[in-house]
Amino acid sequence: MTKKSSVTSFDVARRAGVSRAAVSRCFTPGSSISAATRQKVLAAAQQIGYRVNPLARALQSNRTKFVAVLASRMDNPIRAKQIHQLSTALLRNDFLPVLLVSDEFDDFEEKITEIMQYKVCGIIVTSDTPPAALARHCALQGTPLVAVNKDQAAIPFDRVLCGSDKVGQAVIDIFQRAGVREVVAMRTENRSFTVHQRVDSALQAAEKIGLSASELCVPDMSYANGQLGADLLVRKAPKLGNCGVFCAADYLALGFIDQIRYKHRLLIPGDIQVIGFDNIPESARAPYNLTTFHHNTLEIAEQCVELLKRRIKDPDAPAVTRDVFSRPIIRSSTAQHSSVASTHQL
Amino acid sequence: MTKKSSVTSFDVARRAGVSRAAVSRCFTPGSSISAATRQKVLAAAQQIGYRVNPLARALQSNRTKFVAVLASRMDNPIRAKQIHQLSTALLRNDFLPVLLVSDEFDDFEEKITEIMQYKVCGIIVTSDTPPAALARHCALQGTPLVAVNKDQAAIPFDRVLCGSDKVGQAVIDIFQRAGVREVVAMRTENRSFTVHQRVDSALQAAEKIGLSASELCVPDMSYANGQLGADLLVRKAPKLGNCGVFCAADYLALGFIDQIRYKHRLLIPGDIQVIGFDNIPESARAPYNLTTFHHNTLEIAEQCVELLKRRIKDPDAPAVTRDVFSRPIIRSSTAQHSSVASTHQL
DNA sequence: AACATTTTTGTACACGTGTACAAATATATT
DNA sequence: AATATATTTGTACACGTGTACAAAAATGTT
Repeated sequence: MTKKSSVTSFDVARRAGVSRAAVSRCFTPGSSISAATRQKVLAAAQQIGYRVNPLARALQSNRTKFVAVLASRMDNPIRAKQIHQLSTALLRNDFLPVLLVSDEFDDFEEKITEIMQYKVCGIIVTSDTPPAALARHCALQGTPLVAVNKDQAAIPFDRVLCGSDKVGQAVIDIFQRAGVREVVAMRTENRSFTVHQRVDSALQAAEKIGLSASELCVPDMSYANGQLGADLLVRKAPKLGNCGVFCAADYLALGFIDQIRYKHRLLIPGDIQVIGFDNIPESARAPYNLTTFHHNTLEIAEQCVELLKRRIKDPDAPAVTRDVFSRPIIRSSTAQHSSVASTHQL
Repeated sequence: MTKKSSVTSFDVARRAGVSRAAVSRCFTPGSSISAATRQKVLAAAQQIGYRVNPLARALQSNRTKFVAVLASRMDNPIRAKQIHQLSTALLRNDFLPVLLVSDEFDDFEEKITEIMQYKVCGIIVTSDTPPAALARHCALQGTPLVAVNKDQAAIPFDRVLCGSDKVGQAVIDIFQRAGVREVVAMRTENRSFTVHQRVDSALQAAEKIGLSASELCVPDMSYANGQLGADLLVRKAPKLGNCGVFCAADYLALGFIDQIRYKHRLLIPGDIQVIGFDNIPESARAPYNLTTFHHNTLEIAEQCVELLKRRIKDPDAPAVTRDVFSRPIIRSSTAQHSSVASTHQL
C-alpha cells in the first residue's frame, strides 16, 4: 500500500518521445513549445496521470501558490467572515491560503518568518499584527504585502480600507436627521486603526456643524465592553436627552443596547439612539434592528487579491490604497423623522 | 534590493569546517552527530543566519508541515470558532494550516488533490465534504485523515465527535424536569451527521420514558430556518401546551425564539420551552438566555491534532473515534421547576 | 597493546523540476 | 534556390536538501 505514485516528467517524456525539457515547458505558461509536441505531451501526461510536483517547481522557481493570511480575534463574526471571504477569493484565484492566527502566540513573528521560508507569494494582514516590522521584513525578502484596515508606515505597502473618512460624516448626517442633539462616540483603547479613524471623523463632522460631541473609551471591542460603555455613559450623564451613540463596531453596539435596555431600563431609540458599524447578522434581528454600516468583506477580499496579483506582476509598482465603500443601513435603533425615510435592507 | 538571502547548508559547512552532511544531520532530529560538531554547526549557522529550506527538505523527505483544513459555512460562529481553534492548535504543534473553504466550489475535489500534491502531512475535515471519497483518496496516498462530526465510511478514518448520543438523553432530562409534556425536535434536511444523531437520540430518549415526541424538518441550519420552523410549528399545532422544542443548533433556536416572540406573540419559556446546541455567544445574552450545550471546540481541536500526531507516528494504527463531552448549560429558555436549580453559567 | 565493536564523518547520489545555451528545424525574404 | 530570421528542441546544469554506504575515528574488551 501507500504506493508512492511518483510519476515524473521523465516518464511523460519517455512515453511522448520527447525530451524532459519539453514536458516542463508544456506545463510552464509562456514557454516556447509547438502545438504538435504540446499535444503529444498532454496526451502522455493524461494517460499516466502525471501532475507537476509543486515542491520541486517551487524549489527551482522560488515561488509557491501559498499566501499567508494573518488573522486574530475570529470570535468576532465580521472577522470570521473576512477570513472566509479572503480564503475563498484566494482559492478562486488559484492561491492557497495558509492561516496564521496570532492569538495566544508571543513569538508570532517566528511563525511569520517560518512561513516565509516556504517562499509564499504574498502576505495578507487582517490581524492586529503591527505592520511596520512586517513591512520591513517583506521588503527585504521581496514578498508582496497587503494590509486590511491598517495605518501607513515608513515602508509603504498596499492597503485596503473600508470607508475610512466618509463614515463619520454619514453617522452625523443620520443622527442630525433623526433629531439628535448630543453625540457620543465610543472608541477602544487598543490599536485599531479604523476604529479611531471612524470615531475621529465622526467627531470632526459633528464639530463642523456645531453639534455637541464627546467620546467614550472602553478597553476592547467586545459585547462586554459595549455593556461597560453603557454603564459609563449612564454614570457620567444620568439625564440624557436626544442623545445619539456611535459605536465603532456592532459588537459594542449590541452590548450597549442590551445593557441600556435590560439593566438601565431605558428605551432605544426613544431615550438613546444607536449606530453601529459592521452589519453583523445579529444586528438585523428583531431584538436589535440596529442602524449600522455594511462592512463589505467580499469586496475587501477581492481588492486584496487584486492588489496582490498586481504586485506579483509588477513588484516595483507604487504602493496603493483602495477604499471600499461602507453603505449605511438605516434601521430602527435611530429615529426616522424626515420624509426621506431611506430604509435600506441588506 | 530583493537580495536572495539564499544561505545554504554549503555555506554553513564551509564556515564550520565540516561536511555538508553534518549540517543536514544537525538539523535532522534523530541523526547521528557528535556534540562537538553540533556545536560548531549551530554556531556557524547562527552567525550567518542559516535556516533550512523547507521546500528542499520536503522534496527529499516527502513531508511538509502543512495540514489541509477543510471548512465550510463559516458564517456560523461555532464553525468559525472551530476553525480558529483548529488553526491555533495546529500552529501550537508546529503544523501549518492551509484553509480550504468548500463553499462556492463545484470542483472542490480538484482543490483537495492539488493541496495533496504538496505532500501535506494530514487533512482535517470540518466541512460538509462527504468523507467517503476523500478517505479513499487519502488511504491511497497514505495521508492521515481526521474528521469532525462525521459518520463512518467503508474505509475507516479517525474521528472526533461531540457528545453524540448522550445529548439526546440530557435534553429529555431537562425537559422532563421542567414539566414538558410534548417534545418537538427540529432537524435539518441536509446531510449533517451530528444533527441527525442529536435529534434521533432525543426522540429515542423521549420514547423510552413515554413522552410524546415528534420531529420538525427545515432545509438548513440557519437563523432564517429557525424562523421557518416556528411558523411551521404554529401552523401545525396552534394550541401548544407544555411544549418543549429542541433545536439541533443555537442558530436555529435563536431564529425560532425571535419568530415565536415577535411574530406569533407567544412567551418563552411560558408557552414554549427551547433548548439549543452549541452555546454561541449570542445565546448567553439577555434577549435570549438560551438553555443549550457547550460545544467544546477547543477540546475537539486538541483531540484532532492529537489523533493526527498519533497517526503520523503510526500510520497503521486502527482507526479511532473520540467523543468530546458537551456540557449542558441551563438558562431561562427552559422553566426551572425542581429544587435542583442547576444554573451553570459559562 | 591488539583486536572487536560502536559511533561519527564524508562522499555520492537522489528528490523532480525550470531554464540558459547552443544546435536543429521551420519560416520568411531576396 | 539560397540566404536570413524566427521558432522549437535537446543537453546540461542548478535549486537545497536527506541519507545509503563505506571509510574513519572513538570506544570497549581481552
